[in-house]
Order: sequence, then structure tokens, then C-alpha cells
Amino acid sequence: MTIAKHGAAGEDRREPLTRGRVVDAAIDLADREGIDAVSMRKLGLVLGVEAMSLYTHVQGKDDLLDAMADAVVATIPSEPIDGHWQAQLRHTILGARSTLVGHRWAAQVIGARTSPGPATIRYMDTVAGIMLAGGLSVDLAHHSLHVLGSRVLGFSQDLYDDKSDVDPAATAAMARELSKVFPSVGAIALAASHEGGLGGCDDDVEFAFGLDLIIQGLELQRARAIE
Amino acid sequence: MTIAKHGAAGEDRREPLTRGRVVDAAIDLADREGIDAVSMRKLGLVLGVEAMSLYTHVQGKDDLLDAMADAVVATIPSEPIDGHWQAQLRHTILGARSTLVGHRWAAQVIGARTSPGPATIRYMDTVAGIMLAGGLSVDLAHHSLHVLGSRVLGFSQDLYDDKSDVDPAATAAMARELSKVFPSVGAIALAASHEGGLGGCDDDVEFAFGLDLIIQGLELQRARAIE
DNA sequence: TGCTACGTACTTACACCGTAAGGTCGGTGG
DNA sequence: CCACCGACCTTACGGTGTAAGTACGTAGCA
Repeated sequence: MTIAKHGAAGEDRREPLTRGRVVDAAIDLADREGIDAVSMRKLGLVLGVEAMSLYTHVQGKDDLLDAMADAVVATIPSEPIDGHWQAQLRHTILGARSTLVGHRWAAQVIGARTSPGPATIRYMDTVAGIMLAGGLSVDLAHHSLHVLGSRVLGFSQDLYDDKSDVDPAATAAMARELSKVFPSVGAIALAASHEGGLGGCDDDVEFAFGLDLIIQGLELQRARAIE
Repeated sequence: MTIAKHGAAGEDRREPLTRGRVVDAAIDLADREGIDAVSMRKLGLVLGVEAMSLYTHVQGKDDLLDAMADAVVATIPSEPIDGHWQAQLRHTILGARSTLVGHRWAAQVIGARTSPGPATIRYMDTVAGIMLAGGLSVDLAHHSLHVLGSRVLGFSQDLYDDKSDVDPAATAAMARELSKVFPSVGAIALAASHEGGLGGCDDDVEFAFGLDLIIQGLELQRARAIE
């Protein structure tokens, strides 16, 4: 009765593939057998489809990995809690970590991506929002984002590529655009695009900032233990 | 006159391959063309050798990657500087970072490895030594190693696998063995094997420790900016 | 000296990978 | 009705890691 696909008898017709189903299946496969087991052929097998059919919903393997990474980040819980900004921040970051721990491949994949997806930016906006609301300066929040990003994700991901082939004006314009949807991240990006010249961040500076933060904290702990 | 290999005319005979030459060439190739360009065939091409010949000196691709990672870590400068432990630590970590920045693929590769090589342990021993000499408790030094490790290498690498199929006694024995060559790391491992029960480290605890260190540091910065 | 054993390098072959190119349906809008 | 289109399949190409088997120069020893 119902419309049959191809040579099927007309009853076991599977529901059509979608980008979401492909990505979800890939995540599932990675969770079960590791990220290396995620190949187009094996993924097709899982979905009862030829490998090449996946390319109608996904541009290529890289696009698939991007989508997987962002989909995982999208599942990070983001309900705010009460309390001062430090408790909020702690809660949010631990939530992110526990999500990533549930997908052991995720941190590695996210780290290999060149630019963050929408969910990732959204998450950064949440974190940035907590810090700005807590009274941290835009500048300090910016540094913190780098430190915490590298803490959670295991690397430091720039919001913009390091490529310097864009002029500051264009970068600033992009940052303004960003602000409409993600005000906190936008504000940070806007500030960075003004001072940094090229809109990028100096990785060396960010690294040293985080390092000094840690060393200073350790000294505090040491002194506290002595006393 | 000299002994010719195979069909060669007798003069252009290349010097024999060694594990070191293979690894060095692989590092060179990765530096120039990225880690993805490092394939057994391409590496063989660079060395004027068939791909399979590499397997005489390297157990497989994984072994090669392990060796590459450890070789890079081995080039981290380790000359101590004068000053208090904080300056020493800062100097050492920044040195490690600048080495890793020179091999952009390295952090990713190290992160994907399952256990650290000798050079990596040696480096950890240097860092641990600075902290212990600086007056940090073994426990605090242990936590710090985790925080700093994940800061430099972009991940948190356990000294032992998480597998709990070894009894505490054996782990402790291994730690004692380790102490002979690497006293500082050994001391930490020994302490961990006593308290942790299974000799492993609780990743969640380590993560929270580092996170709190950072948050506490940020609050300090915030307050300082206000005043 | 001759013979053996071994290490090094080569050849071949296999199963897998990502994906370019093109074919074949069924459903839909003109 | 028909032309189109999107989902799916088929085939094929050049790449990957590596298991297995082979050839050969050298070292050790009789």
C-alpha cells in the first residue's frame, strides 16, 4: 500500500535518512567502538545504507566530524544555578566535562576542528556571560575563556582563524554581528578586534596568563599548607 | 670498491637505516607537511626505501608515533635556572611549550598516546623535582603535575593506565623501581599507590582541583582590578 | 675455505579507507 | 504528461597499514 522504495516488498521501508540521523548514528558508533571505527562504510552499514548515500546529508568526513563535535557540545547542560559567579562557573564547567567524559572521543575531535560550531559558540557565550555578570572585566573574561577552554576541551581554540588576511574593520563588523545573537562572546570579540589589530588572540600571551594563574594558585596552596 | 648493496653501481650506496633516522625523518616530514602526510609509504619515499622496510626498525605506525612524540619531548630544554621555584617552574613550562609549538602536530600525537615514553617521564621528573624542592608537598606536587600536564600537552596523561587489574602491591613495587631513576616522579607515584588503592589517579578529582585553582585565581584578579 | 644464520631491504598481496563520477529510481510541481 | 529533483546505489580510483614471503650481503664458526 504505502510507497515502496526500490525493490523492497513494500512493507519494510525504512524511514528516510536525515543529517540528524546520520550524525546521531556516528556518535553512537564512536561511543561504542571508538572514533577510529567511524568510517563512511561502517556508518552506512549501521544505517542500512551504502556509504556514498551518506554524502547527500553530509559534505564529507570532515563535515561529519564537525557535526558530531557540535552535537555533543549541544548536549552540555546549561541550566543556570543560583549563587555567586564562581559557583555558577564551576557548575557549568563541570557539566561540560561530564558530558565530554561520556564521549571519550569528543575532546580529541573538537581539538582537531579548525573552527567552533554554533553550539560551541553558544556554550562559550554562556560561560562568558557568567563571568561578565560576575563582575569580571571584558579583558579578564577573555583570558579566562582561553584558560577554561583549554582546560575543558584539552586545547585552546580560537574563535577566529589565525589567518591575518582579513582587515580589522571586517573583523569588528563580524564581531558586531555576533553580538546580536551571543552578546557576551560578541562583546569579548569586539574588544579583541579593537586592540588585537587582527582580531586574533596572542596564543603565547594566553598561555602565559593561564600558567601564571596556576603557579600563583599553587603558591597559595603551598603557603596555606605550611601555616 | 666498497661493498655495494643490491644492484647499485657500488658508489651511491646509502648509509643503513636506523630507528633514529626513521623517527627523525618522520618528525621532519610532519613538521613540513603535517602529521597526516606521515604515511609509511611517503616516509619510505623520503628515506629512499620501500614502505615495508621501515618495519624492520619500527613495530608499526603506532610505535612510530610513540617514538616521534617522545623524541620531541626529549628536545625540551631542561637547563635549570636560578631563582625560586615559581620562576623555575615557569621557565621550564614555557620551554616545553615553545618546543611543542615548533612541532604543531606534537600535542595532538602525545595526547593520543596511551602511555608516556621515557623522555616524557623524565620531563615530568624535572617538573616534579622543581616543585618538591620548592617546598610543595608530595600531594600538592602530584595535583600540580596533572594540572600542568594538561596545560602543556593539552590533556591529562596518567602515568599508569586506568586499568585496575593490577594489585596495589605490584603498583607500589613498580613505583619503587621508578624511584631509582626518577626520584621525584617516583615519590609521587609511590604516595599515589598507597592512598589511591589502585595506583591510578582520580581524573575527576584532578580536574576539579585544577578548575578550582583557576577560579580562585580569577577571583583574585577580579578583586585586584576593582580595588 | 665453506656453510650456516641472521639482519636488512624488497616484492607482492589484502583489506580497508575517503570520495569522484555517474546511474536509477520514485515523488512532485509545472 | 513530463521534466525535474533529491535520495539512493554502483563502480572505480588512489590512498592507507601491514602480513607474508623472498633475495642478498655479512658475520660467526667449522
